[in-house]
Amino acid sequence: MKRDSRLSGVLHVLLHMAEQGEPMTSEQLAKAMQTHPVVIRRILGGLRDAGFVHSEKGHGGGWTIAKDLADITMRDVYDAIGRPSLMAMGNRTEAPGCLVEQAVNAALDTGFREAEALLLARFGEVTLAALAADFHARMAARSLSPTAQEHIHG
Amino acid sequence: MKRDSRLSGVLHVLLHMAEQGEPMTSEQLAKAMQTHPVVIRRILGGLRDAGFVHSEKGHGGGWTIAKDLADITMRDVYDAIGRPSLMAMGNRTEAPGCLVEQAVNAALDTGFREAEALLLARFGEVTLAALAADFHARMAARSLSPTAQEHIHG
DNA sequence: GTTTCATGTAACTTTAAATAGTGCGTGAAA
DNA sequence: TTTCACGCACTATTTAAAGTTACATGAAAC
Repeated sequence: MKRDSRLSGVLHVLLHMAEQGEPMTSEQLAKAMQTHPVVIRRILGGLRDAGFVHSEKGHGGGWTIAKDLADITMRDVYDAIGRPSLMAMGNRTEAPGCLVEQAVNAALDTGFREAEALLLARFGEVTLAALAADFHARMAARSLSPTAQEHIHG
Repeated sequence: MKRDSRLSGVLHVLLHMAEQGEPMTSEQLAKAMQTHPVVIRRILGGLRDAGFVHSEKGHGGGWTIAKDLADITMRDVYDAIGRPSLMAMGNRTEAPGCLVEQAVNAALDTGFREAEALLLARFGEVTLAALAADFHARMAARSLSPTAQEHIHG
């Protein structure tokens, strides 16, 4: 399957915005993420509607964080991008008439629901502030290391 | 993403084989699952290599279960088909140089690993015998119901 | 006010992975 | 020796994500 990387991508973008402090354009963010500006606008669209980011048109415009990083969890972000399916596997047929398949689906669904619930709970425990703190810790570790590199993207 | 239904499919096939008692050809199984015989051979190939089913060529040939249903778990079946990825979401980039992305990936991976572990543990708890029992319970329930239908596949 | 910059959005195209299908080879039973 | 059924390599189709193009809207600069 082709794995969905929108959540990973949007978290990445949000942290870069937070680091910057001032408005960043879709083009700047796209360059940082090695993707297309329209892709950025698309994935940030849901975040804007949810009130997590703000966008401004025209000169000096761009994207800014609209909330404190400590008040945004990965779960919030996941919800804002439309709750894409988390499980790579599904049932062959939904609502099958075959009783064998119903039994199989029931067993699989039970496991999938539990795993999803666990994952969402974990997402709810991690704020963007925590991610930013982790990033800063990595920065500090890298600058201390003898093989420290100057660039942030590579 | 296109969700993988091989596990669902192979479990379905195995239970039908178990119900039948005698060898079933790929064509019969394909008809029951509304798919192509080659697809059946493909998904059963791993199960044969793992020793869970046996295949016989020529007249009277076909597929049979090679172990007691109580000795095969959904986890076994999952392993036998090659442990396809369970999570629909992944990281934008593996081994990124960007420290922001490293922080994001680390947080996401932690959640994914926990969810996968839970799911696999649940799979390990469910035997094919349990699935067959569930199927028989559904059969009984249907035959008692006023809107009982004769067909098994629909 | 008009030019420039930047987002908003609706298409369309490309790409990756699952699934479906074809053809031919092999081996066993009738 | 014919028929049946699996084994396997290869190709085709399908689906959803990701990338791209095109154009409209609105705000700041001049």
